[in-house]
Parts: sequence; structure tokens; C-alpha cells
Amino acid sequence: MTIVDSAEELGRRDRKKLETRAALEHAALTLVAERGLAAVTVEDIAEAVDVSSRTFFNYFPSKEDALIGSHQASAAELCARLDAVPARVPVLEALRLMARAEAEHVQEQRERWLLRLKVFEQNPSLLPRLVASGSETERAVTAAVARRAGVEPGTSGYPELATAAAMAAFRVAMLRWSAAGGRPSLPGLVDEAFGQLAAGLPNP
Amino acid sequence: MTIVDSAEELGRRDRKKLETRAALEHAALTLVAERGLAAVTVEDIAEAVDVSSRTFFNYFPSKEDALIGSHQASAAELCARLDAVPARVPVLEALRLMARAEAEHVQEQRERWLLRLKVFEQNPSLLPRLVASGSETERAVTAAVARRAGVEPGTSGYPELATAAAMAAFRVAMLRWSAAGGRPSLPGLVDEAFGQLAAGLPNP
DNA sequence: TGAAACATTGCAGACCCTGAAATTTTTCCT
DNA sequence: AGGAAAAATTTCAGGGTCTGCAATGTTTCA
Repeated sequence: MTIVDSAEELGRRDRKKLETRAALEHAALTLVAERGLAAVTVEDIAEAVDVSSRTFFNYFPSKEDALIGSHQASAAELCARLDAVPARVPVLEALRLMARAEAEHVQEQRERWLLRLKVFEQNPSLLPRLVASGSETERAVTAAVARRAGVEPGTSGYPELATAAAMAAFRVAMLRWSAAGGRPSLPGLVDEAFGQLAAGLPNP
Repeated sequence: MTIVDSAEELGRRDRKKLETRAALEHAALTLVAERGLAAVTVEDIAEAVDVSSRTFFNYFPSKEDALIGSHQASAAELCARLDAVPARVPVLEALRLMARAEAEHVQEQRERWLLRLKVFEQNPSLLPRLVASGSETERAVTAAVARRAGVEPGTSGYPELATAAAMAAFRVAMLRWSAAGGRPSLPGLVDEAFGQLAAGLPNP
């Protein structure tokens, strides 16, 4: 949405850049879905888009990053969503709202994400990166949680745990959604996971 | 402990293998702690132990794996611990006991683990691998949880979520322990994290 | 001791990723 | 339109990771 909207305000150059980036991403996803991660080289991907391999690395720092894509919510975006929730709302509830918003964002790009998740399932080495466990996003969200909870980071462990648990809930919801072919409502699955968390993970 | 015990029943060959493996692990950890992950090559590590780089790859499939080490509880071991807990104990409580046992195991190798965790903190790209994100261990534990909870895996999402949350709790406890220089009791920190989980992560 | 089993090594090679310089394309200004 | 400035792409060179394969040692056991 953001991309499409702003694309019309961009010059030819930046439009082409976005196109190339999207094409590389798409080629990477489809090729890896077909052959598996190990059987696809960067050169394959670059050739499918008809650019040099060096150009690929101008867009993505690694082969994996092309699969993860830039669709990932940026740390700043997630934190902004979190900060937008009134302070009286409990932390876990605020995290749930953040995750819901992200889930709706994902559902808007159904096909793309279902393909991506299929690739992730078939290549488990990519799984940890889901939801940006790059520890950059996690760190930022953790800091935002610490602010909200009124706790100094690094002492109680609460912000770290709440953030990690929320990420886990989101990841589980995404994988269930994917496993069910994208049939159920993703925000619904997110709510369900957060509900179990809030209830203290009682026996089902 | 397992290693030391069984070492005396092994022949010279296997004893030397364990020695070489441990030496490579130790060299990798100390070198990376000194210079950082990117500034240490496999050849550096191999040379420090006086073997060829090719031999390094006979022991570890990648540079990172030498840092993670084989001290990680194997999937089978973790599941065995989980299965050993009486069935009437709630799932989360059983996971807590499993994590505690693992924590005690870690504390027995204090220095080694503190060095490892220091390296992990300084090289965040390694963090996702902590607690066996190999998704092999996670899968096995998830299956054990599903069995215990009497749920068919892949439908409710409960086993996946409970496992992921437990792993997160363990990871947070480990990092807090490391950040505090290994002063607090690791099992205590684990208990604390699981306590917060069981309480539904209420605002602190 | 001799043979089988196994560990180590050197070598060739594919692949990943980076820096720097050369080339082409796009933009912008007159 | 014309041409200079800016930016993207490409080529090239090179270091690092990791894998087969064949050769060479070393350990084990009969």
C-alpha cells in the first residue's frame, strides 16, 4: 500500500528501482519454492531478472534477505504502533494490538506472504528471521515495552520476556495461518495466541 | 559430565577426537571473544589448534556451529526430561522443570557458558541459534508437549506456543544471567521467567 | 605383524560477498 | 535539445566459506 501510493509520486529512476527489487524478491521466492534454498544461487536469481549478480548485492546483503523481503515491518513502524496505544492499556494487550495491525498488513498481501511462509517452512534455517528476530527489531520493541512498563531495561527481564513471547505468538499464528492455506483469519489467530498467553498458557 | 564419564571408557582414537573437538570449540570462542566474529577465519581457528582447515569442517559444518558447541542439550535429552515429569503436572510446569534441569546443567559449566554468552551478545547474528533454534529441537519438544497435552499437533497451536514461550523464557534467563556476570542463580532466574509466563505476563 | 577402519590432509572447485573502478542510464539545468 | 552532474549497473579482482575426492597417516584388532 505504501509502496503503491508513493510509487506514483516517484521519478522513473526510483520506480525502476522498486521494480527491480520486487522482481528480485519474487524470483528468489519462486525459485527457492521450486528447488529449495541450497539449489538456487544468487546468479540464478539475478539471471532470472536479467541483471548482474553484483546488482543483486546492491539490493540485498545476502541471499536470505531477498527471501525475507522488505515487507517486514520496520522497527520504527512497530514501535510507533506500540506507542500509539494509550498508556493505561496493559503491556500485553498493547502488544496484541500491535501484532493485530501487523497481521492485517500481512493479510493485504496474502499471496506473497503465503508463498514466503511456504518457503520458510521448507527451509527451517530461515524461520528464526520471521518477525525480524534480527534482534534489531526485537531490541527496539523491547525498549518501547520497557518505557511503557516503566521499568529500567536490563534489570527485571520483563520487557525482554514480554517481547519475546509476543513475537512467538505472532510467529505461531503466522505458521498456523500458512499451514491452513490462509483460510482462517490471521488477526483471529493472533488474538487466540495472545489470549492463551494472557491466560498463563493453561492446559488446553 | 556425560563426556567426562564416558571418556574413560573410550579408546585413544575417540579420546583424541573429543579433545580436538573441545580444542576447536575453545579456540573459536576465545578468538571470537577477542576479535569479533568477522575478524576470525576458520583457518585462524584451525591453526590455533594445529590442524588443517579441512579438519575443522570434519568436526563442524560451519564456523558458527563451533561457537554453539555440542553442549546444547540434544532434542532427545530434553524430551526425555519432559516425559519424565508425571502426566498430572500441567504442561507449563513440566516445561519449567525441564528448563531448570537444563539450567543446572549450564551452571555446571559456568565459565564456558559465560564466555559463550558473551560472544553471543557481542555478535547478535548468533542469538537466534541460542536454545537450539535449529527447529529440530523445537520440533521435538513441540511434539512431546502435544503428546502430554493430549492435542493433535498442528491444529490448536497450543504446543507450538507453549514451547516457543518456554524457549523464550529460558533464553531471557540465560541472557540476564550473563549480563549479571553469572552472579544470580540461573535456575532462580528461570523460575522467575516461568512465573511471569504462568501469571499471564501482567504489568510489573 | 598385517589388514581393516578411521582420521587427517591437500587439492580442486563452486558459491557467497565485498571493494573499487569503468560504463551506462537517468536526471536536471540552461 | 544539449550537456554536465548524479546515480545505477557492470566488470573485475579477491578473500572467505564449505564440499567432494583421492592420498596419506594413524589406530584398532585379529
